[in-house]
Amino acid sequence: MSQNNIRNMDEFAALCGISRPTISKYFFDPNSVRPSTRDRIEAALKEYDYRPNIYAMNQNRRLTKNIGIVVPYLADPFFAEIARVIERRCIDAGFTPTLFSSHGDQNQEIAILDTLRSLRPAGVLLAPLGRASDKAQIEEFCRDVPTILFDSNIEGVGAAFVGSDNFSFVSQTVEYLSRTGNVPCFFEMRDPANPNANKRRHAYLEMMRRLNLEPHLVKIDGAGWGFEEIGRLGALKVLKEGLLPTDTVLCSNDRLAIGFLSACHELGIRVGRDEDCTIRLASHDDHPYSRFTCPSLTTAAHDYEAVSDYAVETLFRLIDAGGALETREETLFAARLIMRGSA
Amino acid sequence: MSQNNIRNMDEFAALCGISRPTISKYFFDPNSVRPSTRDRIEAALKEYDYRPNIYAMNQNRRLTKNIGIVVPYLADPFFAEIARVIERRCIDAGFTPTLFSSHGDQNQEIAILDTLRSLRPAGVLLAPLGRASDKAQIEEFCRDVPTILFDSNIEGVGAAFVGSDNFSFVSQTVEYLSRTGNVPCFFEMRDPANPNANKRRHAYLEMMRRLNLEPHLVKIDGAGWGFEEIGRLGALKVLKEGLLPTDTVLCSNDRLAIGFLSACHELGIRVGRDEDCTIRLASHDDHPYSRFTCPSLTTAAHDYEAVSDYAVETLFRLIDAGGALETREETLFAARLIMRGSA
DNA sequence: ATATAATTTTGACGCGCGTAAATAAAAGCT
DNA sequence: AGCTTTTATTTACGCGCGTCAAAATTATAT
Repeated sequence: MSQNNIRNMDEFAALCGISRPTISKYFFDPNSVRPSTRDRIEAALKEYDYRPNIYAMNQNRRLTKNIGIVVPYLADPFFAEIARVIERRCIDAGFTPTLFSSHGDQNQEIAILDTLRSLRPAGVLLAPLGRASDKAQIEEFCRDVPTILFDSNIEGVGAAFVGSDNFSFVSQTVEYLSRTGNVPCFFEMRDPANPNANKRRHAYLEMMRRLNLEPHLVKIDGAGWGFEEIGRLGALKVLKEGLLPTDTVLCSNDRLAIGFLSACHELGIRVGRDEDCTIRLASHDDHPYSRFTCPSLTTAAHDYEAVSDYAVETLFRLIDAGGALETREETLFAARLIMRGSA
Repeated sequence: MSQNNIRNMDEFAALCGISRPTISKYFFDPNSVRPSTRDRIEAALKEYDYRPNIYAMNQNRRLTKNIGIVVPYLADPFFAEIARVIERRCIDAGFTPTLFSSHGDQNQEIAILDTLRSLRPAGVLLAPLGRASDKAQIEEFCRDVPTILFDSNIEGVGAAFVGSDNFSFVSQTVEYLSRTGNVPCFFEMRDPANPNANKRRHAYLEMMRRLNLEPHLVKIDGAGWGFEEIGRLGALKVLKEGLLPTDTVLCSNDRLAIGFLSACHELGIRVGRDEDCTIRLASHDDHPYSRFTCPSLTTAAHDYEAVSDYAVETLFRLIDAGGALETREETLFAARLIMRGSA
C-alpha cells in the first residue's frame, strides 16, 4: 500500500482511470457498477487506501447509510447483548450503526432522538424507555424517521414492533411452577418502568384463571432502573414481614429475581428445589447473569437472536420500501423455558 | 415555537438580523460572540428551532466536536457504567460523544479505529482490548488522533493513561485477607486478556513477599471475555480436584469471582466469614453486580467517577493544547476496600 | 469627545461529494 | 454486422457551512 496523498474522490478517480461519478456510484452500492469496473476500483482501493469523506457524502446523499440503535439502559447486559447482535447485522449489511443509551432517563431519550434527527439516519431501531417515554415526542420522531420499535411496544407508534411474547414467557413459567409444586405468586414493582411488566402481570392473571388457581400479586415499591436493589429491598420487606402468600415466587424479570436471591441469602433462606429449600423462585428474560446466580435461575428466555435478526430485517425492508410499510406489523417471539436450580 | 421552514444558516441569519459568519462563530463557541448578540441568537433559536447541518459543519471545520469512546466489552456492566459517566461529561462540555464497543474482538477494535479516523474526532478515549489489541495499529492511530488511554494501559501509546492502581487494589485485599484469616491464594486466568490482570498478579506476589507469606497462584484455563463461565469451570475443576492450597481465595476480578461463587453453590460449598463457611472469597473491581451475589462480594472498588472525570478532563486539556501534551502522563487512582459477606 | 480595541458585516471562495442530463462506449443479442 | 440495452463519461451545478480579508460598526477607555 503506497503512501496515500489522495485528497478527494477526483484524485482517486484519476488514479483509477475511472470517472468520479462512477466511483461515487460504487461507494453508494458496489453492486451498482459492472463487475469489471468494480474490480478495478477495488484493486485501486487496495493500493491507495482511499476513503470518501463521510461528511461530504452524507451531506448530499438523499439517504445516509446511518442506522441509529437506541436502548433504554445499556448497563443492563440484556440490552448490551441485543445491541451487539443488531450492530453486527447492520455493519454486515453495509450500514453504519450508532449506539445510544437513554440511561433510563426521559430527557436523555428525547435528546437522543434530537441528535438522531440531525444524523438523518436511513432508519432507527428504538427500544423505548416505556412508561417513562414522552410518547408524543417519540410519535413525532417516528413520523419523520423510519423507525422500528423493539423490546418495548408503544401502540401504533413506529413502522413496526418486534419483541418477545410476554404471554409465552409467563404461561410457561406459571405452568411449570404450578405443575411441579405450589401455586406461584407474582413478584413485581408497583409501578413498572417497562410495559412488558404490565403484559406479564396480565398474562399471570390470565394463566392462573385458566388453571383455576388463585392469583397473588406481590407488589413492591421502588423507582428507576436499579431493579436488583429494588428487588432486594422489596424481598427483604416481604420476607421479614411474612407477606409471601406461597412458597413459590415468580418474578416479573430476572433482575428483580437477582435482588430477591440476594435478600434470601441475607436472611438465610434457601432457594431451590431441594428438600432443605423453603422457597422456589423463577423469573423471565434469561439475563446473561441468571445462570451464575446462587442458585442459578429458572427462567424463560428471550429468543435474542430471533428478535434482533427480525428487527433488523424489518428495518431493512422498511428502508427499501422508502420509509413506510403497508401496515404496522407487530411480531412477537416465543420464550423458551430454562430450568435451572432455583425452581 | 413557530413552524421552522428554515433550510440553512443563511435563512436563520436573516431571521436573526445577524450575519451568517457571526452565527457560524456562535455555533462553534457561544462564548466567542458578544453577550448581546448571543442573547439575540438564542432568542431566535428558541423561536425558530434551527439546527445547523452537522455534515456541512464537520466537513469544513478544522476540528469537529466529536469524541470517540471505545470500550473493549460493553456487555460488561463495568464498562457500560464508565461509558455512561464519560458520555455525560462530554455532552456537558458541548461535545458529541459516540460510543463503540470492540466486543472483545481485535478485528472490531481495528475497524472502530478506522471508523473513528473518518469521523475526524477532536479526541478519543480508548480502553484497549489489552493483550488482544493490535498494538502497532493502535499506536499508529494515536499518532494521528489525540487519544487518551484508559482502564488498560499500553506503554508509551496515546497522549496519557488514566486508570486504577492495581497495586492499591491487591495490597488492600491481600492485607485484609491475611490479617483476618488464612493466607489468600490468587485465582486467575492462565492467559488473561487484560494487562491489569498481570499487574494484579505481580502486586499479589509483591505483597506476599512483603508480608513474608508464601504465595500461591491458581491458574485456570479459558479464553475470551466470558469470565463468569471461565471462573465457574475453573473453580469447579480446582474444587473437585482439591487443588486449592488455602481456604482463602482472591480472584483477579469480580467476574471470575461470580463464576467461582456459582461453582461453590453447585458443589454445596459455603462461602463467607461465618463459621459454617469453608471458603473465603474476595476480588477486585466492585462490579455493579458484586453486591447482589450470594454472598455479596468483598472487593476492592474502582473510583469510577475519578477515573472517568480525570480521563475526560485530560482529554479536554489535550484538545485545548492542540493534540499533544508535553509529556505522557500516567495517572492511577487508588482502590477502596469494600467489605461484604464473602470474606 | 476622541482614540483604541473588540466585534460584526460584507462579499467571496472553497470543501468534497451527490446528482442530473446528454453523450459516448461497451456488452449482449439475433 | 447491426441492433438494443446496459453501463460509463463529460460537464456542470448545488449542498450548507467554514473561513478569510477588508470594511464598517460598536464598545471601552482616556
